[in-house]
This record gives sequence, C-alpha cells and structure tokens, in this order.
Amino acid sequence: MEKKKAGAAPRDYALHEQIGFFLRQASQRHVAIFANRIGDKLTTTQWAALSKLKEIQPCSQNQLGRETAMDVATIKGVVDRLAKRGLLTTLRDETDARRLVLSLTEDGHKAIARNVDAALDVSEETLKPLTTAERMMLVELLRKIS
Amino acid sequence: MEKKKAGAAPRDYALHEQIGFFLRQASQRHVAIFANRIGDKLTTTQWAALSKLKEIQPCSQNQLGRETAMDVATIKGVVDRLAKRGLLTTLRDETDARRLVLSLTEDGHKAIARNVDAALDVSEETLKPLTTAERMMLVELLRKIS
DNA sequence: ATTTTTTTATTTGTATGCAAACGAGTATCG
DNA sequence: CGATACTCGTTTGCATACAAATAAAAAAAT
Repeated sequence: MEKKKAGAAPRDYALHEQIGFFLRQASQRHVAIFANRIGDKLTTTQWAALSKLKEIQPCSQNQLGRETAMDVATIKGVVDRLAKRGLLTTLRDETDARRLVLSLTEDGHKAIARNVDAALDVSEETLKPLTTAERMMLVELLRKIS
Repeated sequence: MEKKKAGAAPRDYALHEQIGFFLRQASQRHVAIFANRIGDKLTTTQWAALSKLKEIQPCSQNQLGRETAMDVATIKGVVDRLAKRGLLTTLRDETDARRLVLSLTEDGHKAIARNVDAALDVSEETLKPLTTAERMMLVELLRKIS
C-alpha cells in the first residue's frame, strides 16, 4: 500500500502517453521530410511566409506574421532573412509610417514556382501512413485543438 | 485558359490546408497551455527530460536524448540548464569514460512531484475540445505519422 | 593486435519561438 | 484639442532544434 497524504492521490506521468509528445514527434518528422524535399535551403517557416505572402501581398510585416501564426519577433527574423536573400522587398507605407509593406520579388516568385510541387509532396509524404479518411480526420482533430 | 509547358500542370498551394501548418498550430497552443499551467519556469522540453529521467534513471545524456526525441546538441543544452538549476546531477561513468550519467536530485524529484498534476492538466486542457473517442483517434493518427 | 567502425559528448553556426520592454505613429474618445 | 489606448516594428534575452565538425573512448572486424 502506498502512503498518501490526506486526499493527495499521486498520479502517474508517462511522457510517451502525452499528447504534447506526439505533437512534437509528428512535427519533427514533418520538418525532416520538408528539409529533404526542398532544395533551396528554405525552412518550413520561410516557406510558410513566402507562400502566404503570395496569397495576400502586398501586406504589412505584422499581418503576415498573424496569417502565418508567427510572433512579431519571429516574423521579423524570417522576413529579414528572406529580404537578405532577395526573395521579398520591404517598403515603408506612405499612408502609415509604421507599416512595412512586403512584396515578393521576381526571385521570390521563382523560388515558389520552383518548389510548389515539392512542398505538396511534403504534405503527401507526411500523411502517407494514413488513408484518405484518416487524413481528413487528423486535419479536423488538429483544427479543433488549435 | 492557362498557358502551360508540356506536362507541367501547376498545382495550387494553400498554406492553411497543409498538415504542417496544423501541426505547428496545435503544438503552439499546447506549449502556451503548458507555460500557463506550470509554475516553476519549466519548458515542455525540460519537463520531458525530467519526467523521462525519473522513469529511466540513471542513464546517459545521449540515451535521455533518444528517449525524449531530442538531438544530441539539444539534449546537452537542456541538461546543462537543468543541472545549473540543481534539478539533476551529471557524473562520468566509471566503466565508460564517454558516458555522462544523469540522476535526479532531491530538488529534481520535488519539482516533478510539485508539477505532475499540472502537467496532466495540460494534456487534459489541450484535448478538451475533443471527445474521448476523438482523443484516442488523434493520438493514434499522430503515432502513425511519427 | 591493429584497423575500422560506432558510440558518446562537445562545439559552432544558423534558424525558429516567445516574453518583455521600448519608441514611434495612429486611432479613439471625452 | 488632448489624454489615452492601440498598433507596428525593433531589440534583447532565453530556450529549443538541427546540421556539421571535432575529439575521445569503446566495440567490432580483420
């Protein structure tokens, strides 16, 4: 018999049963697949910023951060590196002196075009162990807990 | 009609439909919940290392890294910070001069005991939007793609 | 027994990721 | 109009996360 203090029922904690651990593992595998498939030394985050920018450009830096679920400090670093590589441009907004207006460059468009197929393949390979029904289910469950 | 080069059917890429984005979002929410619930300024990674070490101690640094799915460079940083805070000790193995033998300290055990309930609550709150059946399904699907 | 391979730990470099604090510009409301 | 609140971008500090190179020790192969 285990000794317990009044009402203090100690619960067990098994790391390999926790949802956080599975989320981290799955993310790791996805990132690894991405790194293998994408040639241009683009990270998942950089790719997210580029592809989302293509959807909504021109837009401000903070807005792009919100759309890609990145912190203001994080999106700044990502944008800085992409700008340094000439994949996007940053211009001060004329009507709002705070805003940095982001736009894809020619090279940015090319980089996207060059990697779209590979990026879609990444999603495909990540979900390869699942059936079509399971894939839809997984996405739906992840959306619910996001 | 869109112009295409021979056989090059351009596919669309929508960030908000990709599995990688959902995984990242869900992980972010989980980490945020953890940070809110855990008082001792422990991160998810540090908690993973501590709780796993309790399961398998004593063990080497690399072994703990493998068990917690951390890179050798990552686990070193985590172990260093935990050692600096006095939550675990590192000793050279007598029989194998390469190995760093890790063990929880008294404070380490206390920190775990102090936060086990909260850590379990983190998993609970993360999965709160899901039914019991959905939770089991999600874990199973994540396991399959890990 | 010597060579080869593996394993373990360390270090460096690059890239997220978030909290917190800051300054500057804009909007709001009394 | 003027005080207040909010937004945008920046910077710093800390903590993962992984690739790659190094070094030392141990194990395996010949």
